[in-house]
Amino acid sequence: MQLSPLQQEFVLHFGEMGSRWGINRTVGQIYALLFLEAAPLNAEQIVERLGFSRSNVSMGLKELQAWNLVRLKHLPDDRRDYFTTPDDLWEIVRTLVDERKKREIDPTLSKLRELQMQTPSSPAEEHAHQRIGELRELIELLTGWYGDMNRLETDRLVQLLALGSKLQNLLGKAEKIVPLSRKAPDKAKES
Amino acid sequence: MQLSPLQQEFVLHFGEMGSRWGINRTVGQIYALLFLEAAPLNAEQIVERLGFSRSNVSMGLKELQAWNLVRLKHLPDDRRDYFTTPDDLWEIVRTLVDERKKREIDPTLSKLRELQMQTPSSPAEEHAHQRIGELRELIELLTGWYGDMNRLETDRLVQLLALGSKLQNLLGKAEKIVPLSRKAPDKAKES
DNA sequence: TACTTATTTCAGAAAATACTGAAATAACTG
DNA sequence: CAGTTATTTCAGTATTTTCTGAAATAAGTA
Repeated sequence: MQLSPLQQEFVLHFGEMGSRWGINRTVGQIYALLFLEAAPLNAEQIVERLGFSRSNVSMGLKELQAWNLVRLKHLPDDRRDYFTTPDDLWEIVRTLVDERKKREIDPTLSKLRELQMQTPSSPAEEHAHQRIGELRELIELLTGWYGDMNRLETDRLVQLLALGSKLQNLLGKAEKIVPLSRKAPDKAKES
Repeated sequence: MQLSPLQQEFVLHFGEMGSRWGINRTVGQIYALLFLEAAPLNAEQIVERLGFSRSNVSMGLKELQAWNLVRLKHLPDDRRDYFTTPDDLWEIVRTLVDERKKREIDPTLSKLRELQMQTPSSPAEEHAHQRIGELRELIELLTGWYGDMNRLETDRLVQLLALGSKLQNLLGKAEKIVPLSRKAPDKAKES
């Protein structure tokens, strides 16, 4: 591996981290490398820098393309494929989350809904049914919220995230103008 | 595997899903099983239901304990360990996120900060340095926000999530009372 | 067309991970 | 203490995943 120490450490770290997720080390390292490079790289250059076999790099790039995480570029008078990561980090984050949602959350949600169609036929099944319903609701809440956030422009999103806990206070104030809840405005246990 | 069809499908699905994350199939299935059961189970019961070897179940439970995802219970006059998942799903979600953060995000953040200490010594390193900084900032923003959210009581959190896109409008209104940004002292009128 | 270059596919090798049974440990009981 | 039961450890085996080199495909060029 012929990289500057900075690059090398970064690449190794993300290879390692990647493998804790479903992503394999090779793919993680390739992505980390592309992420740091100013200019697009072709497969051969990745081979040189990371020391994997050509075919391994080819498969890794294919995987990254399937995840929609790299952009394919072409240079004039050069028919090799060059790869980069998007300049905008938020675009990367959005893609990552979108793809994981598509691959993991959505199928799970379908499965849960499907399972909930079955009518429970014993106390044990009754409880399981109940539990599955709770899980489905929670996931629906989260994905619904994510959909809303995803629709925001990045600037707005960042603004909102930066607000963080201050939101609480703000909401309290806003509530005086536009009530948040339709349920009885109880003064129960709130301070 | 001797489970009702409902349980079985659920357990298999989560075994499958688990293995897309770093979690192995066995562990995923054990957790799914415990999640559905009304009462705590001991290791032997898990063996009966899932058909893994006793030692495999032992290791799986150990893993789940390390992730802080199961609760250990004891029945009177029975010295076997019984396991459950928390009744409150939000507790599970919080634990999952906390643990992943601790294992993946926090070390990454340290690494990025450490790498940023190095002074870049070439144009390529300069660019890499820059890129690492951007990534660090983004992660800091997200973890900061997460910390804020995590501090909220579940009721409040759910309320906030359910608001979703409505937040936008609300913020517009709130901004008139408490300016969100210091940079843009626009014509917001103080009430 | 034949030749060159870029990329992909894929069967098998290598490496990593998961799983098991047997033995060890631990924690109680009489 | 010896005996019983619950749990863990661990070396070896089985399974899965990753990686490679060689061959196939694809896409140009002369």
